[in-house]
Amino acid sequence: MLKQGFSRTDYCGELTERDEGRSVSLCGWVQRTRNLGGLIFVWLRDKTGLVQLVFDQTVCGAEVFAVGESLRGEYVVCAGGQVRLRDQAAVNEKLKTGRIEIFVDSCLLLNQAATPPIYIDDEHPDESESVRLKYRYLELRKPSMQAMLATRSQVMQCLRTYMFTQRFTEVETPILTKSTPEGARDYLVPSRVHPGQFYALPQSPQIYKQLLMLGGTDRYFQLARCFRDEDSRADRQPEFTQCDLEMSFAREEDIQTVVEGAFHSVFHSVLGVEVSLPLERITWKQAMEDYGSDKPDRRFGLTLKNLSDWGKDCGFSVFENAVSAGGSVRGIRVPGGASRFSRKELDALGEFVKTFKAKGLAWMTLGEQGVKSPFLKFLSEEKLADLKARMQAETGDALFFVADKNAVVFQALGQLRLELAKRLDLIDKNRYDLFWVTEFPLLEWDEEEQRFVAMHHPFTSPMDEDVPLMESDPGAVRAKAYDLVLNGVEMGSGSIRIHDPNVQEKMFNMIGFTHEEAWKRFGFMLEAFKFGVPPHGGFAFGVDRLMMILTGAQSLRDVLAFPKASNGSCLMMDTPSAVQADQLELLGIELRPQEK
RNA sequence: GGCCCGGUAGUUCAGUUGGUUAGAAUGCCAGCCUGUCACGCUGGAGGUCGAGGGUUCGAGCCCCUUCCGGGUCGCCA
Repeated sequence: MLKQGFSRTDYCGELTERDEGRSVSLCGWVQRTRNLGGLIFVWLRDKTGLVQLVFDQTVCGAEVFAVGESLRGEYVVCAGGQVRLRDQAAVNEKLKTGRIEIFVDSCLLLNQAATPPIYIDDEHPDESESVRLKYRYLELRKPSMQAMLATRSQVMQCLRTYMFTQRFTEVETPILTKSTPEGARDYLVPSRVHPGQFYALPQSPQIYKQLLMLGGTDRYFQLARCFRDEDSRADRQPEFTQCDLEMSFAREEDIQTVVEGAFHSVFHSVLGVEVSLPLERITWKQAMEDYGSDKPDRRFGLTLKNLSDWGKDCGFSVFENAVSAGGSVRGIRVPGGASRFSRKELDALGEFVKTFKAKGLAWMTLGEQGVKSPFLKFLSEEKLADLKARMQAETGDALFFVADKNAVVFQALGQLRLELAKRLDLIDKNRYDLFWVTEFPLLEWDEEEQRFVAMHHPFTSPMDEDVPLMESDPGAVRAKAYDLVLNGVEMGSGSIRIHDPNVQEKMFNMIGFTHEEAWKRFGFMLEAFKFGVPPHGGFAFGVDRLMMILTGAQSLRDVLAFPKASNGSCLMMDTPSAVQADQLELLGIELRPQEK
């Protein structure tokens, strides 16, 4: 019944009127059949698209016609026949190959198929995630998925070509590596040869690439798989791909220039969009002041205004107390927003900011009938006028305020800004806003551990002029660190690394490592750094997040061939999974009995 | 670890105040049909209402527990 032996001359979606009269042989899956009794139409699909096969008994004979009658959705066939132009009335403009069709004269049934659990097309709405992930291999047959894979491949190709022209050497660094004490949780891999000891999967090739600079590689890059055992999000998967690079004898601007070029190249070849270079640079401080975020979405306004000067004696104790405690009062003005928000929506926005630790959201509407606000009664006429002036507020506007510690104010208003833009549909989806955020703080204070931690990583160099502050005011030290932001998404980050052993020692001290601890954990690196380190720095950006923006995807799952579910499991292979007892035995691992 | 949303036919969904035999579309199967292209017409099959327990004369619907999927806060140097 199933026949062996087939050949292919063409792909389905690539046939055109110019192929008229040719005898072709096509391989693919049956998309749909329309059996009219004595005449059967079959859409055949491969990765290039669809073409219509015609089974006409007077052309193909009874035997082939019988094969045509037996075809069902997703059957695998190799069909031979002649390309013919369709009659004018029979042209299907919706189909790329709709001006032609194949009059079948042979048809090999290569395989049958069970009825698929999902629709293999882009017309039906997407099935639920659980079905899609379980039958991912079927979903990949959808044209949109094949287009995604093709785009992804094109991006990788484009990056490789560009990096090669910039004299970078692609080096593969180990996947079995060493657990790092700070940062994300590692995936651990037990060693059979060393029972009780573990490798870790890399969170990034950071240390290797710095050692490559020591190794004289000068310019390294890698399309590197990275792993982090943390809870996932729509834009975070446990494993992901970074374009990772490092350069010797390079200053910040040298690295930024290379990275900008890479983005220019990808946008040019994938989207046909010309990114204008050099990219704009804003400081971290400015980003926080204006947008409350170190990865601001600048495609819309609603910038933050610092009202601390006004708030310190405004009459409203909530604001006054926040300022006197060292925090701030900041506000967002929504032009014309007075009539846009019902009381219910204002309450909902209040709940929204509370998820970001703000104690509440103070609002004010400047309607035609006058000013409304829960805290209006505390303000003098003079203070109200001053507030309006500082907010540049006009009749019809809505104003929102948060007063708290700076970190809370920035996060709450930064997130509120995004939420407001979403609700008011302010984001221009056709715009690509790509820019640098520079001069990140070197350290940030960890409330839980009551110590400074490296904001980027402990090898990040402080800015030369701030080195003296390392002892006097660590929190104020700026780093030679920079992030690339695209449409409010952190695409990647990089830095100039420390290559002065004294500064490195100071850095370890500041984040609470003793000399001994530092040597225990990074001894091999400190040792290596004795042997002539070139000044160096680098960058890494997420290929998956870039893909999300290039394709307009809402989730990282939509740009990966085989994504994980939100709890890190694979619904298709059903993993992670238990292993056999003898495997554990070999590794010297004993499992704690599971509580039931 | 917390919070929110969801789970009903292969799929996408509806299901009223707790009340007869749980519906629709699509898909699937069978029959008819020589120009369809979301083919059409006729007929048919298809359900552990995620699971377990409880309340009730009676539960898809109410309560408790739990599993699964999604989002999110924490977390993500």
